[in-house]
Amino acid sequence: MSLESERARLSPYFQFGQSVDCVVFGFDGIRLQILVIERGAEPFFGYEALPGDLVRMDEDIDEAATRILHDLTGLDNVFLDQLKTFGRVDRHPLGRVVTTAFYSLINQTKYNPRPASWAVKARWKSLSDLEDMAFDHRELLQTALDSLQRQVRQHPIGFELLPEEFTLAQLQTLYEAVLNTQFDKANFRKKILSMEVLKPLDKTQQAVRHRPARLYRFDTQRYTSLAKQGFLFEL
Amino acid sequence: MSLESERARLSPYFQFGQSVDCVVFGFDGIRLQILVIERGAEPFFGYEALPGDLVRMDEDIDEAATRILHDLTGLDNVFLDQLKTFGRVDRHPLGRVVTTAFYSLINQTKYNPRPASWAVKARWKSLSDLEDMAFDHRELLQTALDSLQRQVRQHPIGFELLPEEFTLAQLQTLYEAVLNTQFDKANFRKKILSMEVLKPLDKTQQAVRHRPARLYRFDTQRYTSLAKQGFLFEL
DNA sequence: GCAAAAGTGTTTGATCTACACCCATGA
DNA sequence: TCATGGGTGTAGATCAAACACTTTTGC
Repeated sequence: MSLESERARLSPYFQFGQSVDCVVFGFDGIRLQILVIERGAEPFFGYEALPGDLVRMDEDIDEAATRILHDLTGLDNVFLDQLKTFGRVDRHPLGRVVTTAFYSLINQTKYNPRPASWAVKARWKSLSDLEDMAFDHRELLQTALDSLQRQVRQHPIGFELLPEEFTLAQLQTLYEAVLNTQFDKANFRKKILSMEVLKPLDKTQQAVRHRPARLYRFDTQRYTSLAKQGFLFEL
Repeated sequence: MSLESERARLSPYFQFGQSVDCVVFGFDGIRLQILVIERGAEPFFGYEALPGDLVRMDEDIDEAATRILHDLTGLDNVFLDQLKTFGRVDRHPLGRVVTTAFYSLINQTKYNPRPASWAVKARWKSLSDLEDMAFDHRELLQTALDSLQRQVRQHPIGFELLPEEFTLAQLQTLYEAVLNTQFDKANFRKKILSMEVLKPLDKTQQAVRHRPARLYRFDTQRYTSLAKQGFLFEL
C-alpha cells in the first residue's frame, strides 16, 4: 500500500483538536496557590479555568505550552513539565479535544499576573478557595497536585516557588504546605544542609522582631555536579 | 460569542490525528524484553515498531490503549499506565499525529505473541537486540525504560513480570535486570520479606540440581490494605 | 527582662551494608 | 562427597526521630 492510499484511508481519523493546559503553582509564604483565569469565551464562559489554549497545527506541543505560559505570565525559562494527557470523548463541548496538561512552579514574588491575550486577568487562588472549574480542569489540577507532591520530595524543585534568597524556615513552611505535614525543625535543617546544595549567604532577614534568620540561595551548579555523580535529592 | 461561532472559528485547529503506542515489557528470566511488531503498512513498512494504532473519533484514549493491547496480546486486566505524549510536528509522515505512549508489564510465561489484526507477528526482543525503529519509537522506548526504573522501586509492579509463583532469587534477578545493578542476597530477602507482601507457599522449585527454593506469591490483598494505612513499597 | 523565633546537640532506636556461614539437593 | 545455589545471623556503620537546650533579636 502506498503512502497516498494510506493517507486517504486514514483521513477520517484526523479530526482531533489538541490543547494544552498549564497548572502553575505559586507560594505566598503560607499556602500553595495556583494560577487561574476566568474564561471570556464559550464554552464555560465566566468559569474559572486553567490557562490553556488550542495547539496550532504547525506547533510542537511542548512549544505550545511554553508559548501559552509566556503569553500569560511574561516569564521565560521556567521549569515546565508534562503531566498527563486527558482524552475523554466528551470532555469538550466543541468537539473532540485531547488536552495535555503541563505544570510549572514559579516564584510569586517575581510575578504579578497581568492581563493576557484573552483580556481576562489571571489571578492566584489558594487551593481551598477554588469553586467549580471549566471542563475537567478539577481533575487535571488534582493530578498535578499528586504529581507535585511526588516530585517535590525527589527533586529540588521546591526552590522554584521561593524568592532567590530565603530562610530555612521559609523552605520548611513551603514543604509543609506542599506535602501537608509537619517537620521537626532541627531534623529538617540537618537533612537539607547535609545535602550541601544550599549556599549560605552573609545576609540575614531584615525587620523582624526576633532573631533574624540567615538567608540561603539554592546552588544550581553544585546540585548539577552532585547529580552527575549520582547524588539523589530526597525529601 | 456563541458556541456555534466559536466552533466555526476554531475548526481549522481540528485536524490532528491521535494515536496510542504501547511499550510492553516482559522478562524471560534473565533479561528485560519488549514486545515489538514489524510494520505491514506505510510509512516505515517493514520496520520494527511499538504496537500502536490511531485512536477512533469516538473512543477514549485509555480505552484505545486497552483495545490495542488486547487486540495484540489477547490479555485483559493488565497493568497499563500512561507514560507521556509525543507531539513533534514532523513525527509522522502522514500528517499531524500526536501519540500518547502507554506502558505495561506482562508475565511472559502466560503469553505467547500471536498474529494480530495487521497480520504481522508481535515478538519479544531484548533491549540490546533492537535495531532501528519506526517513527520516534526509540525515544518512547527510552522514556518508558526510565519510567519503569523509577516506578519499579516505589511500587510493587515488578511482580507483574514474573510467574504467579516465584522464588526470591527470580525476583532479585528481575530487579537486577531492570535496574541494572546487583543486590546482596541476604539484604535483598530481608528487605522484601520485611514488607510482608509476599505469601510463602508450601511448595518449592522442582527439578533443580541444588537445594530447591521456596516459592512465593505476591499478596495483593495484603498490599492493598497496607497501602491504605500509608505503607510505601520501596526498593 | 521577656517573647519569639533562630539555631544546635544528644540520645535512642531503626535500618543498611558487608560478609561469613550453614543447609538441602542432585549427581 | 562435592558443587551449587538456598537461606540465615551478626557486627558496625549510618541514618532518623524526638526533644531539650542555647542564641539573638525587638520591644
